[in-house]
Amino acid sequence: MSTPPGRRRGPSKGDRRERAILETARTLLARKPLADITIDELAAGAEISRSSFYFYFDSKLSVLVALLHGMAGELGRDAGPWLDGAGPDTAALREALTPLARLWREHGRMLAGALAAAPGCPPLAQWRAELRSAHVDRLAARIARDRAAGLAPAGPAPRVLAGLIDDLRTAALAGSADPEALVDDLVTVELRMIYADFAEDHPAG
Amino acid sequence: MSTPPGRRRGPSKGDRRERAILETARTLLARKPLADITIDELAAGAEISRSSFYFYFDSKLSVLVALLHGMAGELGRDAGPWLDGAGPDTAALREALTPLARLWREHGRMLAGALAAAPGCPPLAQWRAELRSAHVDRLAARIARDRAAGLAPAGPAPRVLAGLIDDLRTAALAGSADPEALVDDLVTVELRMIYADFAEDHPAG
DNA sequence: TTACTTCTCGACAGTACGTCGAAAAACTCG
DNA sequence: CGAGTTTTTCGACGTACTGTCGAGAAGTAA
Repeated sequence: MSTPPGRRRGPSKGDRRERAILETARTLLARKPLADITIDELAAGAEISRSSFYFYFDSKLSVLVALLHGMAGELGRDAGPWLDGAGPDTAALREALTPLARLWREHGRMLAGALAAAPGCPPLAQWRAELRSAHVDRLAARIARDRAAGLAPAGPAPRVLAGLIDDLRTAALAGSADPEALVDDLVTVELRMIYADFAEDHPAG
Repeated sequence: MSTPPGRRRGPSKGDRRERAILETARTLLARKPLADITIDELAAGAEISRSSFYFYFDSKLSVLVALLHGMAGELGRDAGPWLDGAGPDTAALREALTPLARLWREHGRMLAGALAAAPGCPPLAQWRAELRSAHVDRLAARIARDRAAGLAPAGPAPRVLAGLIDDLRTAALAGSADPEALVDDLVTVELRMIYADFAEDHPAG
C-alpha cells in the first residue's frame, strides 16, 4: 500500500509528475485534512487525469506516507546533543526543540492530520510508532543514565516517563497555533518532569 | 447538525430505536473509528432500514456527538477536590485521575476517535474545546493561587502550563492500552510540572 | 371510523473510489 | 529513420456510501 505499483526506474517525465503530485498534496494538506482532499484535486494539481494518478500512487494515503517519509529525517535531527548528553542541560534541550517547533509551524497541519489519521490506518500508525520509539528509546536511556549517576530523582519507569514526555511534546506542538512560542515553556516542563527540581532562571512571573 | 430533525417529543417506540442506534454506535465505536462505520451498519444494528436512520439522526456524526454529550458530565466529575484545593495534594489528584482513567479504559476507542476526528469537524472540535477549557480554566486558576500563596514556583504562564497538563493527560490516556496503570505516574508528573520539587514517596526505581 | 402524528422504506441522484484495457507518447537500438 | 519495447495517459465501467424525496404503513386518540 505504500510503494508505487507501476513505475520502476529511470529519471524521466513521470518523475516530474510524481513530484507535482507530492507538491500539490503538500499544498493542500496545509489547508485541510487528508479526508477532505479528493484524488481529483491531486490529479488536477499535477495536470493529469484522475485515473493517471493511480499510475503513480495507489491511494491518497500513499501520497501522505511518501511525504511523511521524506520528512522523517528532519524530525529527529538536532536532538542528538540533548539525547546523548547528561543532566538538566537547558541549552541542549532548547537546541533540540527549536528546530522541531519550526518544522511544526511549517508543516503543522500535515503532521497533525497524519497523527490524527494514524489509528485506523496501518502505514501511518507504523510511521508514528517508529518516530515515537526512535525518540523514546534514546530518552529513556538518558533518563536511566542520569538516575544512575544521581543526577535525576527516581520516578516513573524511564520508558514510561520518556513516553509521557513524547506525548506531551507532540500534543502540545500539534495543538498550538504558534509552536515556536512554546519552546521555552516546553523546556521548563520537560526538565521538571525528569529532574523535578533544577536550577532554572524564572522570568518574574 | 446535532439535533434530530424529525422527532419532537413523546416517549414512544421511536425512542427505543434511537437508543438502539446509540447503543449500536457505542458498540461499533469500541472496535473501529467513525470513518469505518457505515450508516447501514448503524441502521442494521437498530433493525431499521438505512433511510429510516435519517429520521433519527442526520448523519453518523450526530450520533457520535450525542454519545459524547451524554458522557461530558462524567469526564469532569471527581475533579472538584483537586481543582478547588491547594498545594501538591497527591491524594486529591489521584482521586481525580482514577475515575477518569477508568472512563478511558471503557470508552477509550470512542474518545480517541472523537478527538482524532475533531479537527476538520466543527461539532467535535467544539465539544473538545469546551471540555478542554472547562479543565484548563480551573487548573490555571489553581496554579495562580498556589503561586500567589508561595506554594508553587514561578514558571510558564498558568494558562499555558494548565494547557500543557491537559494535553499530556489526554494524549497519555488516549495512547495507552491500560490507562489505569498510568495513574500513579501521571500524578507524579503533573505535580512535578506544577511544583517542580515536592515531597514524594518514590518506590525504589 | 376518522383524522392525525409518528415512523418506515424504496427509489433516486450525487460523489468519490479503484480497476481495466486500449492506445498515445517516449525511449531504445539496429 | 523505423520497428519494437516500455512508459504514461485516459475514458469507461462497476462499486460503495451518502443524503433526499414522497408515498404510504403503523400507531394513537377522538
